Amino acid sequence: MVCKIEMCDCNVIHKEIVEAVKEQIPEDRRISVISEFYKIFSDSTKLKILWALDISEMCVCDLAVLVNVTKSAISHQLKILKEANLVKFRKEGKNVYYSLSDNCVKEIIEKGVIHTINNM
Amino acid sequence: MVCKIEMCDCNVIHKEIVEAVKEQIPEDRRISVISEFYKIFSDSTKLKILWALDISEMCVCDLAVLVNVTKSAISHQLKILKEANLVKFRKEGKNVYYSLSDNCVKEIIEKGVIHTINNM
DNA sequence: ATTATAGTTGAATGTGTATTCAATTGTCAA
DNA sequence: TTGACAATTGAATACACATTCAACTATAAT
Repeated sequence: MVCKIEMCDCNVIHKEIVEAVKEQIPEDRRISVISEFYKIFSDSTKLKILWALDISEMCVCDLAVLVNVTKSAISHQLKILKEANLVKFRKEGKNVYYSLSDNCVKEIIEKGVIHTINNM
Repeated sequence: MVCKIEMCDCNVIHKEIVEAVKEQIPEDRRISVISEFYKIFSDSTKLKILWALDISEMCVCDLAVLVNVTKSAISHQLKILKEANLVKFRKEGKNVYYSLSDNCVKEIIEKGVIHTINNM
């Protein structure tokens, strides 16, 4: 029997299994949210920034030197980390000091444990 | 004092902190390996494949219908998952049935726990 | 006020990669 | 042996995104 679903170039070999899996698998929206979350940690620069902040609060300039990219690059990445609520910051004079937003982030960095995955 | 490190457009604000972090932060190689690992889960298609296999063994055609992409696309992604040792397969006639390689992968998919991160 | 520096932002660029298409292999059935 | 179909593979394409550059804001010091 030929596949009924568009965009597909094949037959359904095991209709029952596909249907069963379709019912149990998380909805697309949730899978998207989770993959987006993993995406943040899939970039060396972001991961290095997070790991650095796990050790110490740092300003943009410090991070730029540490990671060896421009301040601009760091700033762009910090923006993404901010939007994901992974880092927080405080301003002091001309400097902006960044740090991890909470201990959940520490757990992810140090142990690879994403507790919040059940709420995504 | 101007930054001594190439590629950097800024001064070192807190030399002591940068030096201390540099000592404690994992080496670049390890950060690369970890980010590469996260990268696999940062793609909706791969994540959906893994989640499907967490529910049931499936062949390429089944997965193509489920995810709604070509068999070719699934096959390409399965190759990456194979190389990462996340899935295994068995051949039966014309079909190739894929499944998760072990329970560690189940833990990652279901609970977001990457036990192996300490060995990376 | 003026200068210097920290940080942010938007545009442009280059790279990486997911997907599709077309061609190929391998297996089964007629 | 021929036809049908599952799966793989490589090339081409399109898109996403990390980085840089340049321009700008803001703060501090002289």
